[in-house]
Amino acid sequence: MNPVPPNLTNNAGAASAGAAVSPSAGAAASPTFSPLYQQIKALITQSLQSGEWKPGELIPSEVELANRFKVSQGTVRKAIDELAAENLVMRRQGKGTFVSTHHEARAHFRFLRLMPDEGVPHYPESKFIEVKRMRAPADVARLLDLKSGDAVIFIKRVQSFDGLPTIVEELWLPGMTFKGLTAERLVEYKGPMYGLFESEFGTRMIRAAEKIRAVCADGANAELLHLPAGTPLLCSERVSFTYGDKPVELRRGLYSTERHHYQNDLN
Amino acid sequence: MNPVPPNLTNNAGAASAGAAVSPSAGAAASPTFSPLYQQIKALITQSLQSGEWKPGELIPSEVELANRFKVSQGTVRKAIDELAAENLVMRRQGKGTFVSTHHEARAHFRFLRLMPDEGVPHYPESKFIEVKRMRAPADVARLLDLKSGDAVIFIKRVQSFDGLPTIVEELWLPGMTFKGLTAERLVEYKGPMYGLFESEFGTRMIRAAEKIRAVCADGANAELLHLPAGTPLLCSERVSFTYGDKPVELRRGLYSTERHHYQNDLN
DNA sequence: AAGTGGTCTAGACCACTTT
DNA sequence: AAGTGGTCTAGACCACTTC
Repeated sequence: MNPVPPNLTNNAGAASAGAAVSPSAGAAASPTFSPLYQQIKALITQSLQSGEWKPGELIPSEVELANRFKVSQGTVRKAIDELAAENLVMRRQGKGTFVSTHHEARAHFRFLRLMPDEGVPHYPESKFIEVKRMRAPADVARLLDLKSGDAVIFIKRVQSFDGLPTIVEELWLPGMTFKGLTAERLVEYKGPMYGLFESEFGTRMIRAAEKIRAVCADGANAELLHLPAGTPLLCSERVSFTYGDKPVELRRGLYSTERHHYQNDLN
Repeated sequence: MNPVPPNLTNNAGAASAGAAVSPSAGAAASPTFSPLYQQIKALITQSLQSGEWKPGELIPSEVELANRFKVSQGTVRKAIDELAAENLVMRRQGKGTFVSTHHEARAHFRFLRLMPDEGVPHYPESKFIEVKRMRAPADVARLLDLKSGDAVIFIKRVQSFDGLPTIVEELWLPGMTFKGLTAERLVEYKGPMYGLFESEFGTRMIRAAEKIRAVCADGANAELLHLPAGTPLLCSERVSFTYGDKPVELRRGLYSTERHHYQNDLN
């Protein structure tokens, strides 16, 4: 009955033979067929990725999006439901739907799983040991989907809880994505690095894959952590991804588990 | 218009002043108010917990459940959607909705996060070192929500991948819940222990909380893992829960990360 | 052909927030 | 009072599976 959606294909109720496929003359390859709400979800994700709606901001209401895309509110709702489940947006009754941001206490412990054995969790302080530009070694390039020798930014820092050094980690970031990132900017910035990345470089981390091993502290790292050489440490290698499953950070960390533990919930 | 649901309260559309609260004479305390689909979800969960529908079995169709509870199919659907998201049931288009089970390759790696550095993951072989009844030490009792001195079953085993011993772990199980569990039964059973628990004892693990540290292997454990004493190991403490967030297993494991790593995805 | 879950719509009322 | 997300209903058609 309604004017057919612009570039979308409906796969249910009212419409059926009406819109469907129709590989219009010379058009691009067929959209591989997917539910309407997935197509809507993809469109919304594009707007998030492009920065049309920035972290912390309000996105258009369900009714407005439904009108814009010429679908029912229920279809928009299902798309947003999934985005909320993936932590890309946050719904607040009566107010609207907001783009998620790392500038929130709530988000801080989504990627930091090291918890104090006693007391309430809080965010550590950073001390930067080294910040420099370099060419990506082969292993780093592979994990960041770069070519060996591409420019990367290297960061080494120590993080402390209550003044006790607990984490020493090294980071590699694609030079292209984080052009202009300086040691000064890192030092003066308060709060999680992901907040800085999202605000200053328009790159939001949405997912990470972590591999954990046990190692013994070598002399240099033991000194940084104020521990005897040989102390057992958690060794984490983490690759973080932004929209489109694009890897944009490699982080290798050593965690002291003298007063902390790595917490994980299996659901 | 319809006969008001039996013990449920509707919080939307058609009904409103009709059914609502009405603290009928002398009835139990008010149900604290929650959405209809959450009430349906709770009822379905009860049936799962009580064993009315057993793991692997088909549950009634959405239409049948809607008729039974006198609600719309959409409301049942939303309840089941959440149960599926929590891995309590599995939906299969055209066939129906099934109770989840640990007797599936798919479920095996939900709780076992130790992955080979190279090659495809597969399930380890178990060698049981010790199985006995004992009284719960204070720390075990606390984690399992028992009283100190309550009967527990203690299990110690070594797990090997490709013949290489990789995991040594100790388990404590509430004696009441696992009455009749014997070493013989454990040894002859092939497949994940959680499959045995679910089939023979009607206790299904649905969630677990894990804490991980790094330690150095002591003499005894090093020998069991065929490693030199002092080798760094991952040390995991895991409490598993069944329906109603009731803790029913404590597991303390040491993982060799010579050829494996603990894998975790942060979403 | 019948039954199941999956998608989509249209419309209603509710709880919450802001104006 | 108006707007937003949250809940609920009723009905339609689709894709898949089984009979």
